[in-house]
Amino acid sequence: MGRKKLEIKRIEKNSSRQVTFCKRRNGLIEKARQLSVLCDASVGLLVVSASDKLYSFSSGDKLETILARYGKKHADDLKALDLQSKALNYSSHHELLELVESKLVESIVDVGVDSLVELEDHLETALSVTRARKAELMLKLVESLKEKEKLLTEENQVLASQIEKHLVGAEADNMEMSFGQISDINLPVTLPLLN
Amino acid sequence: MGRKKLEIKRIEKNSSRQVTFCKRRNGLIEKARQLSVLCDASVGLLVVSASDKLYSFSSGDKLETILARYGKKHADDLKALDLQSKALNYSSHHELLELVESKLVESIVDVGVDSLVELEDHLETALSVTRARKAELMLKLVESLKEKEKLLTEENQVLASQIEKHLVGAEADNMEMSFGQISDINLPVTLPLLN
DNA sequence: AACTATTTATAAGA
DNA sequence: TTCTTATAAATAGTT
Repeated sequence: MGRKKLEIKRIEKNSSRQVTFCKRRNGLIEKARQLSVLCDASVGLLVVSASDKLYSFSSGDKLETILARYGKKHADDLKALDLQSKALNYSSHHELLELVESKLVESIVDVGVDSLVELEDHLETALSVTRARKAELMLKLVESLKEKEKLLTEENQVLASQIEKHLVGAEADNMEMSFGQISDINLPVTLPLLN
Repeated sequence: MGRKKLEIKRIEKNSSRQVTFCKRRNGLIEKARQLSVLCDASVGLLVVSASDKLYSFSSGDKLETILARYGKKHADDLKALDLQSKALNYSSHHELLELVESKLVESIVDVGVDSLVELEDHLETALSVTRARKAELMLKLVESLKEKEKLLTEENQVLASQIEKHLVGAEADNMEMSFGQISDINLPVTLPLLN
């Protein structure tokens, strides 16, 4: 909108950037207000200019209420999931991280103690979930790795034992072994593995 | 903008309200993004739908800038961690998590905005580091797993080929194979593996 | 999800 | 800044 199409990248000219900031900030706040009214939504908006001036919009106390409820609900969900449970999945993890980010933004607007206590809960949950998730992934991968190792090692032992039986049978029949591969057959049961 | 001018008041029709919410929410988030990019501003936006779904935008990288302006003592700690550095190791990760935890406790005592901004940055760093660390661990484990698989599979093939050579040699000498293990020798080169 | 007639936002200029 | 105005963008209603 405007006389020319404007590329979305930092406006270099200082005065233009300032004018555009003023116009678009007002526009953004107005749009936020409209959205909250038209669609009965809670909207919180924070804008900090390059010169550190703060502008904000909030659709009233509803935001706090709904976010608190939203946060509580998800915190409970997470507890229900139980960190020790195998049901912990990425999407819940991801949702929590987004929630925590949201709570951080909210906390700048509303610096009440209650809000901070709640925030702390979320952060602690986020950290626990993250750690648990990491540990879980590591365990699963290690388990899978060990399982595959075990199977392959078993297979190797079966193959090695077949070769041994074959050789013993041949020797019992007094066979001459002139293939020249005997030494090759004397492989260690398992090759050295990387760790 | 649209076929008709829309009064700014709650849209009564349920479906229309939902559609408008979706459209305008996307528009608002895009506008927020544009403002942050065009004018080098920090923008945080939170939208909660009437049905309690949360949507948000945050111009992440700008928080660092604000932090620097606020001249925080922990800014140096964070810079030292340096997310973009390849030197990211577990101990720094662990230290960061502890730092975040200590900041959490501190935040209850000291409820200033500065402290929260700092906390936000710490947490974001922690989350990024955690994600990066998780990805890193997964990659390493998968690589190690694949390497081990490869070695064991190669070993199996060597063993299987030894058996084959052995059998061919015996048949060439017109040997009677009465060990009763021949069928056992006809193992697949690789056993089925778990995934 | 697309489309498109309109309204709205806004870039540049004064 | 603020106003104006040409033009770009968003979107309301429709399909």
